[in-house]
Amino acid sequence: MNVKRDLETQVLMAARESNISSILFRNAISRKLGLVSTDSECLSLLSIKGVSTPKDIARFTGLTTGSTTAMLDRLEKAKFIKRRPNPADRRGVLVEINEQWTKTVGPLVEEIQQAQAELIASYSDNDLATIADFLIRFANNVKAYTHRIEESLNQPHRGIT
Amino acid sequence: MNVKRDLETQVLMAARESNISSILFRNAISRKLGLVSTDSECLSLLSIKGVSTPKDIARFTGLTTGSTTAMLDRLEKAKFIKRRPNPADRRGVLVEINEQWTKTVGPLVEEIQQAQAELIASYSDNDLATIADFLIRFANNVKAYTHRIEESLNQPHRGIT
DNA sequence: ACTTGAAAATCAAGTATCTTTATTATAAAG
DNA sequence: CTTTATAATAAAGATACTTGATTTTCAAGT
Repeated sequence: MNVKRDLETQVLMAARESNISSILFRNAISRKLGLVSTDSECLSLLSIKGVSTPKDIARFTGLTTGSTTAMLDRLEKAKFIKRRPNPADRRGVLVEINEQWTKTVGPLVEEIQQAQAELIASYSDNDLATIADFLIRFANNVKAYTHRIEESLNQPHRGIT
Repeated sequence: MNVKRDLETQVLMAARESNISSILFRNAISRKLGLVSTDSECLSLLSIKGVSTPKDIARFTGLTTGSTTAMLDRLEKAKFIKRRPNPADRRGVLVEINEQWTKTVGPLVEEIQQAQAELIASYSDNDLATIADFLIRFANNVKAYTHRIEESLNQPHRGIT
């Protein structure tokens, strides 16, 4: 029973470590490219989703819509993203990654992507299924509780400044 | 062979999803407490390491030492951290979490921590060992490549502004 | 001991980012 | 066809960040 609890603690710690190391990696890339952290969060989102809207980007980065506009102006000027009208809603725009971003960030991430692919390939099918299952459940928990916190955001705490 | 590649892709995607959902969670907490994202990165680090130095905090958050000083001033004024002299080096200070932070953030995270603990407890010992192993290796890869990028930070790209 | 060069934290000035509030245009509902 | 809500933007003000200089201390070398 103690062995079991040790294992549980190890998984918790490992999940934290993994999370922290991802933050450090993102920060390193950001400094390298002269981006602020919200910039790279935005670009991460777009890299995965392909296309998004300023509204969703604002939610993801935690920015107000005002600063999201400013951020998208920056990134568009740097040719990292493109804005185009949303055919389904003339109020809105769609934001997508521009080729320039791939060319810029590619050399910085291709090695680690290769390394992670090799790491994953070294596991058995059974193990991979277990790992994927765990990660998805873990993420789903996080999403559920994020939603709760956002819902309770109407009587906000005061800022610290 | 195709099944295997599907599984590999699933793990990659799941890892990304997990990472993204953690960012969203952190941003939600930050907005709730009126913190900027570097503040909560700093507090995360301190929650895990217990005690740290402004130098290490600067590296972790990607801030300059100058803005780290300002950030620590903010957090100290809010009673979320404490500074105390470093007995081993009179130039430096040690930074640690203050009780006030635990009391403030505790209610916001205890439910999800409970949920994650239950999720983890639902796996067999074998599975837990596999998951921990994977997460640690994954994180170690990220750390290694973060280090490389930081090393190459001497001929930096130009900022985008 | 005494210099020298480096390291840790801080400070002050300037710049950039973020929030707030208001505005424009469009959508959806009554 | 008014009313209310939503999406994005703009401008002004507040906040956070960077840069460069300063202070104190450390670690070697002489």
